[in-house]
Amino acid sequence: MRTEQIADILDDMGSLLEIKGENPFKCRAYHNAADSLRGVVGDISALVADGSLTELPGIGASTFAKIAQLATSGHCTEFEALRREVPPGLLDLLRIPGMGAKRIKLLRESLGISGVADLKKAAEKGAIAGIKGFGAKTQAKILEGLEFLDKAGTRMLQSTALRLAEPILAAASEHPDVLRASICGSLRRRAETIGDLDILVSTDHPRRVLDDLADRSEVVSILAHGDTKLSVRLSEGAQCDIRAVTDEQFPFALSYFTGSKAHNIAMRKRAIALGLKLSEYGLVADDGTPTPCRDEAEIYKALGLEFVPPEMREDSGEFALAEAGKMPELIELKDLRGTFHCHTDYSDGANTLEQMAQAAMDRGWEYLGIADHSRSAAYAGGLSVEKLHKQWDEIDKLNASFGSKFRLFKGIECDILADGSMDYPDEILRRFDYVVASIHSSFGQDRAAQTARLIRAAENPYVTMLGHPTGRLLLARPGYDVDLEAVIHACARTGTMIEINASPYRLDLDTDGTRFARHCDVMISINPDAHSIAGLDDVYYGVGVARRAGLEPKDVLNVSGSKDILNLIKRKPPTL
DNA sequence: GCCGTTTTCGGCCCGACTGTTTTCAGTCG
Repeated sequence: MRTEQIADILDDMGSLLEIKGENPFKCRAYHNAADSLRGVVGDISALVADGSLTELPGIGASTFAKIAQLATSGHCTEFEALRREVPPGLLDLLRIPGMGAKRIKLLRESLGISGVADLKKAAEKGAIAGIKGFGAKTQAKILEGLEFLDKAGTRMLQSTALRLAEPILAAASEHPDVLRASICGSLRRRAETIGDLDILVSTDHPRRVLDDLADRSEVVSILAHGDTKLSVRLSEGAQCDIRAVTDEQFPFALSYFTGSKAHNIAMRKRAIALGLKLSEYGLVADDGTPTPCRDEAEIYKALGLEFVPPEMREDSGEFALAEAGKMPELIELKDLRGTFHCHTDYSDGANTLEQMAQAAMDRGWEYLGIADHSRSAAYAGGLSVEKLHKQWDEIDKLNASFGSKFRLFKGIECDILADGSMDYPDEILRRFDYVVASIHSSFGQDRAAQTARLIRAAENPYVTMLGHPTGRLLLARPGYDVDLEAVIHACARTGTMIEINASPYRLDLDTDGTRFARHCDVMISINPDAHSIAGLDDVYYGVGVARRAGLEPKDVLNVSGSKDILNLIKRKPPTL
């Protein structure tokens, strides 16, 4: 069983125990163990085999036994017993805003509710309002929450979150009473998908600011409105939490509301170990003496740490680095000098070669790699050999006109066919400056076949890099079943690079895959998969993934300038 | 259930907001 599945089961066990009414700290321990497990890069079977998994924080002998059973046999005796005891359908109720374990327990005991369908019936009948501790408002909220879950789903793409948050942030920043304003939460950490939006402001007049923001036209409904916290629903179902603090508190609140939760807990524990208390309002010694900090960096400094960039705040190894003064100098958007996976109107892109080149120059780039679809991708206007020649001629002409200031590279997004062979013969492939190899068909092959298929592609001497290596579409489609680590090992062995496909719909490689690729010394290319001029800017999201994975400029292909880049993309060593 | 630089027992992050109470429990982040 895969690590992620095991972590999910541990989370479910913790939640089922909560609903059962177990000691909350015992329940918490299951969630802690799940979080800890998710921090492991790659396969855990070796860590299970030699027992070293118990060295992870939060995993003791008892949890280890359960993980070991799950990892080796795929089932867990205690989990199965627990599911017989507590209806697993109750777990779905946790996703309803305002519903926690205690209320679910009460609903089960008083009305025999065992899942979403029961709850809906009871709420519609008006039976919820009669239970002690519940009332008419809670019942209405439950119905509203059920409806929301039904139509909205729970998470949104980072690009959606930015689009929704930016006008609110702008309004907050421009408000005359606001001193500082920032996005916080998972959007600031640049997580792959976003649950809700968090915005923090500092002001001496919190009520006035929150009242004004609550009145904005983007706000569809108000969920909570206090003196320092406003929680609203925006269009498209997104929830936005806005908090107001004083300017002295701002850095502490910024740190706190950026999270992650695991990172915050580790920060607080660290403060406690130093005889300090860290909260969203300040850093205070036991005798009440505050340690003022003007920004987040000063908070980290006060705790004996190097500044941790928001993207790395997941309690997945950043504290060891920050403590040792070895935080990576993370790659930044401005480090990119060009990019490699871009479509034009030769296949399914919206813009011409010349327009794309001009757009790249407008962004200060020195080169742009064109990679239209190959001939098998008929649905996307894949290029026949004849059309390839036409495109190459046009690129030659454009390059001649650019002189030394800019260069278009002749590439292709070449389909990896079902058997792992390429969509053009070698005599065509060799004529490209570089080749991005991607899967666009036969998604249903089993794990072994899909893995072998990608490895064969990596072994092709003309394949420069793999494109969107898992094929996933965020919130829409899981990737195909593939042993990504085996593929990354094959890339390391053959000198094949891998792209972070930076489209906000893909982010593929993901953070864990990128971290593993770096661990294996596989060069990463941050590619927008742009189908238009605007799509070029999606490299922003790819840089986010790279930063979350701890990548420095030296780990990324397209930080190299036009002088070196051709050698890098053509240098693939002969395969073994 | 996990954990230990005063601990192998007794803690485990903590404050805001809501709805239901009549002083507070539950949820959330």
